[in-house]
This record gives sequence, C-alpha cells and structure tokens, in this order.
Amino acid sequence: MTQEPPTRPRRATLADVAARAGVSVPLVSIVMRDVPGASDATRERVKKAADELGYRPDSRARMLRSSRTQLIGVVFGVQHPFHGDLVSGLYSAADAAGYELALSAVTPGRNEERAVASLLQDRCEALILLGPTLPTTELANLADRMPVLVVARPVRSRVVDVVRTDDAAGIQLAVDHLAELGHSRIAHIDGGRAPGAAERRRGYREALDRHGLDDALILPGGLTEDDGAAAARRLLAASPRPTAVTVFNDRCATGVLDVLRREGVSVPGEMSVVGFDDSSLARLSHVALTTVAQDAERITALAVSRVIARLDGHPAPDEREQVIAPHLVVRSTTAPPRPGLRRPAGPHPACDAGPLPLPGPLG
Amino acid sequence: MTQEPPTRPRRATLADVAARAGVSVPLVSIVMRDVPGASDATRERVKKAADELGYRPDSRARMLRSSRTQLIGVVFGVQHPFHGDLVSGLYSAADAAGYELALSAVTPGRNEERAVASLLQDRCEALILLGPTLPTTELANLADRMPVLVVARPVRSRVVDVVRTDDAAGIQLAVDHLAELGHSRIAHIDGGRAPGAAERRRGYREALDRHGLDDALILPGGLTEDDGAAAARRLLAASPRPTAVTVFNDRCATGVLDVLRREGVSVPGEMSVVGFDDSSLARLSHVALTTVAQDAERITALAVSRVIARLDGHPAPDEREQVIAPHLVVRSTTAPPRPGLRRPAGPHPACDAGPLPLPGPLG
DNA sequence: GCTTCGACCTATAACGTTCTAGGCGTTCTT
DNA sequence: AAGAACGCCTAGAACGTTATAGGTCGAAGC
Repeated sequence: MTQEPPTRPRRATLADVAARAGVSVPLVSIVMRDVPGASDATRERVKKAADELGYRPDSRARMLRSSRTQLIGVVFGVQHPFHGDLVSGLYSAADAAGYELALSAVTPGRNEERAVASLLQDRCEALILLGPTLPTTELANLADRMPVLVVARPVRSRVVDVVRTDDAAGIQLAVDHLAELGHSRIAHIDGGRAPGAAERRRGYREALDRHGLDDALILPGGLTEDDGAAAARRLLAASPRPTAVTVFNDRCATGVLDVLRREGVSVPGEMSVVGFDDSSLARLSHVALTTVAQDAERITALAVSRVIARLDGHPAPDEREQVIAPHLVVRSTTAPPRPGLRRPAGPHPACDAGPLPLPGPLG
Repeated sequence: MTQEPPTRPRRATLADVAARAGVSVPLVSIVMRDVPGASDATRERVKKAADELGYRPDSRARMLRSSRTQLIGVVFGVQHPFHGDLVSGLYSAADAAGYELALSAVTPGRNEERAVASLLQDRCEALILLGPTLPTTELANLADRMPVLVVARPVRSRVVDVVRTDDAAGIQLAVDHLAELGHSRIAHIDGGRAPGAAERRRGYREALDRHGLDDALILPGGLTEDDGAAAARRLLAASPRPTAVTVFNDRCATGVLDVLRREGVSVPGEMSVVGFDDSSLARLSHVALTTVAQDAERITALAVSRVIARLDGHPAPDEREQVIAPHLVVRSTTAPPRPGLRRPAGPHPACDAGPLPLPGPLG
C-alpha cells in the first residue's frame, strides 16, 4: 500500500537479532550457523527473533571474516546450450558439498578475461571454466593463484585440472553402432578447430581401422547448423555416396538432417546420421537423433569434487586430466543400410513442388 | 615449476601496498578509487607498488564498507536461449552505468526461490528477473525490500517495474505482413499459459478483425518444438486449410516447419509461417524463418536504467510498465499464397519412400 | 607575525560477520 | 574435596575496505 517508500528499512543484522533475543552477537552467529555452543532453548529463542526480523545473513561480511568463502567461480558461455546443462549439474554438485557458485558469463561483448577478472574480485576460492578459449599460459597463470579446472577442453599443462568427455571413444561408439548395423561407407563431418574436434577425428579414424574399413571420408564441418548444411551437400556429392555419417555435434547434425530431408534423401533409409552431445535438440521427438551423450552429471560432479579436493589441500592426483566415457543414445536416425532404396543423387522432384526457400535477406 | 605449492601466497591487501609504497592505507584506497586527495607523484608510486604486488581490490570488503554495493542481481533461465541475449545486453548496460551483475540461474534442480534467495544474501541493491514464474504476491514482497524489475512478463502490481515486448503488436505485425501478401486464412498456434501468450492471442484476434478476416483459428501450442509439431498436424487437418500461420515462438515454429516439410507441404508455397523471438534458430540459413524480433538491446538498456533510476530515488514514473515495440524480420518462410499448388492433405507418397522415423525410444 | 587557506596526508572508526580467549556454573574424576 | 572437564555464554579483536575527522606544512592575506 505504500505508494512510494520514502526510506527503505535497513536490513536486520546479527546485532538486531541479538538485541531482540537478549543475547550476545556471537551467540546469534553460533545459532545461525548451526554449530555447537548454544542450548536448545536459546536456539529456539534466537531463531524466533531472527524470523520476526526477517534476518538474512550477509554473505559478504561472512566471507570477509572467514578466510574460506566457500565460493567456486564458474565461467560459461551464455549462448552455448550444453553449458546450460553443465551449469545445472555444477549447481547441484556444489550445493551438495556446501559450496556456492559465482557465475560469470562470456557474451559477445564480454570476453573471458573480463569474466575471470570479475570472479577474482569476488574472492572465489577456485575457478571452473567451461570450454575456455584462453591460451594455456593464461590458464597456468591463474592456476598459480588458485585451483583451476577446465571442462570440455584438453589443456596441456601440469597445473590445470581437466575433466572432459572421452571424445574419441564417443565417436568410436557411433562407428561401432553403424558397423554393427552393416554400414561400410561411413563418413565423418568434423568440427574444425573446436575443442574436442581433433579427438573425434582421431576416434573416427581408429574405429574405421578397427573395423577394417579403409575408405575414411572426413568432411570439413563446424559447430553450427549452417556448417552442417554445407557439409551435407558435399556428403551427397561424394562418390560412392556413404550410407552413414557421424557428425561433430547435434547442432551440426541438425543442419545435415535438414538438407538430407530437403533433398529427398530418406533418413535413416538412405543415410544414417549420428550426432554428439545429446542436446535437447536431439531429444525432440521429431528429430529423434541418434547421438553420443556426454554425461553432464558425472562431469560436473567430478569437476566439483576435484576442485574441492584441491582446496582441501589433497595432493595432486597422478592424472590431472579425467576423461569421462560417453554413451550412445540410439534413436531414429540410424538403421541398417538399404541399398535397394538408393536413388540417383540430386533433389527428389516431387518433394520440390514448392520453391525451395531462398537464403534469407538477413541471413 | 612448483610441483605442489605447499602454501598459496596470501592475496595482497591495501595494507601490503601501503607498506611497500610507504604511505597510509586510506591513501592507497584514495589512489585506487581515483578520487581526489593525492598528489600525482604519490599516485604514481602507489600504483607501481600495487602493480608489483598484483593487488586486486576485494569487492566483498568494499561492498561491506560502502553502503552501496553497485550490484544488480539477475535471475535467468539457463535453458532459455533468449535469456542469453538478455543477459548479454544487461551486462553491457550495467557496465556502462558502473554497476556489476550478480547472476543466479534457474535450472531444473534450482527453482526461482532459491535463485532469488542467493542474490539476497549477496546484498544486491536491485533485482532483475527474466520471465519469472513467481506469483505476483511474492514479487510484491520482494519489491518491499528493493527495486524489482520483471522482464518479458506482464505483472499486475503497482510495486514491480516491468519491461517487456509489445506482444500484441508483434503478432499484429506478422498478421499485417501476411495479409499484405494476400493471405486470408491465417491461423495462430499459441503458447498456452506461457508469459506473453495471452497478449499474442489477443493481438492475433485484433489484427484479424482489423483486416476484416473473421475466421480466426487458434490452435493449442506451447513453447517447444514438440508442441509445434503436434499443432502442425492439427493445422493440416483443419478445413479449409489455412495458408498461413503465426506461431508463439521460434522453437515452436521450428517444430511446425519440420512437420510441414515432412508431410510434403511446401513452405512458403503452400503455407507461410511466422515465428516470434528472432532467436538464433530463426537466423539459420536453412531455416530462414520470418519472425518477430524482440529488441533485446533496448529492453535490457531500459531495464537497467529504470532500476538505477529507482536506486537513485527518482520518483516512480506514471507507468511502471514499459512496452517495447518489436519489429518484423522477413526471411524465407512467408510468400503470397499459391492456391494452384494445393494438394490433397496427407503425407506425400514420394517423400516417404524411406520409413518415417519412429518416435525415439528415449523420447 | 598571526591567521586563513588549500593541498596532501594520516589516524580512527566503522561495515556485519566469525574467531579466539576466556568466564562462569555444574558435573565428573580420583 | 580439590581439580579437571564440560556446557553455555560473552567480550574483544579481526577480516579488508571506505568514510570522517583531523593534522601538517607551505603559501597567501592583512
């Protein structure tokens, strides 16, 4: 009902609660932290007073006083869907361990340096960086000051911890699956210089070797749907045309699927497609993409526990790099090859009765 | 080269810098804040000492001492792509005004209450909530303590500021565009109880009225691709079949597009589709969705300036709700209707030479 | 030559919390 | 029965910073 609050009420402090409960300030602190040192009767009284005043602890004062801030800084890309899953996992893992998260986003107008700098000011005890692009030397410098853990990017450094998916093994799962279905001409659309892309290329090559398939076909791709669309056109032009393809990630695979469908190439009838990430995209029932799932929950749990171990002064483990096995999620974009259904390359006439959309003016 | 740093070096404080520069602590503070009260020579000396020690101000101590924390709390959904755009905009707007952002994410395992509670502990001066689902009474309670601004959701309250897109006007732009192209049977796939959905339904009805089109067709939709896919099937079954459809958002529209293409309905030949959000999805060249763009930059700039005005004690403006006009981005999913190309409803046989993907086992 | 002033600097006290040291009573040892 | 041990509580200091109130010193004013 206050039309315009002339003066905002000062927030209640420990002193206010102490005065109201008729005890000393430190005792209120003891009660609020649930540490031993107060009788049950007093606890009751203090908590009641705190409730009545709407007391909320001031985390800044708390952190200033106690050397431990119980704060883990997290740098993430606000645009990247998978980072959303990781942040979710980090929250629950940190929460379970009694730590808080300080989020700092990388945006088109805010680079990683700034994101990290703001976390440093906040007196985080440790840093978790999701898919950072900072040079290794920068990361090493940071690691001098505090534990630094990198997720989803291999880092050649003895001072930085790494938790990442076993990218090579993931692609191998995909190739194994396709080979078991009977495919022998399997292509790979790669991710260029993206984190993990090199590993996935290697996994593809090794898996083909293992199955005795020697006609590897690696097409330049990328991270986006557009990259996938472009790669798909090259894929269709390849001769002999592959019957299956593993794609760097789900976004890129979506672009591949779109072009295939538009060109009248049935999926999975004429072309099986496997993605990577198990993003929400892949799970959509109308996409239903067979894909390699990164175990975000294990990755984040491990990241947090590793960082905390480091904070607790545990000695560095033998391997600074933890590699998490992914698993394959089979949906509807993979099936045995059907040579009988092969049609001549090129767009299917009936499906193009309507004009193909032109490139958008604002592309 | 230190294999295992036995003791992490304590962070440099003002006192350390003061000792090294041979001056008092407050003077160092004066220099670091760039406020008058020190000679140029001393400034030089102090800054040099700070540099050598790698001094970084402790934002916690700073905020504790000065009543102003210069901190704006932001609650956002880590899964929602458009929130990413908003967060980006908020960062630059806050930065320009000399404020910091404290991010708190809503995740599947972390609801809005918790997200808000953690920001309250951080002693933010104000709160910006992106598309919150908290009940109005909760929002009003918060607004008692501090300025609260809600983005992208209409709130019926006299104490909460709101900045949002003019949803009704956005759909009207879409309908105007379609009507100008010559469409007369225009359907709308709605967003159910999602924020803004009611406004967009209203805009759709009003626009149809304005163009003298009386056969409104509103199909239940939702926020996701799956919702769009389901709605698209109902759309195709409608008789007479509409030649154009406006969809609640881009994600949902993507599901619509997918079903249309799969069923052999050419876009935009037989069906024009307009989305809402201008998300990165819509911009993909192989999607090229005509869509209503929300002006994230203006929304965020306005949100920040409004919140800061409130902090500066400026009187409440007449309207607590600021409504931002959206604009239409025409891409390739809209064109004049082509009755000549109409085919009987139902899947096009040739396009189904391969089996349609079954619903994924993991849905 | 005494004030007045301004430029520069310092001492001290906060901010809200937690840590350390202790002070009482009561109960357990021996 | 004296001391140790414990449970409960308080006083005072500390965390790193900034706000307030001076203090010193040379120059300017009369």
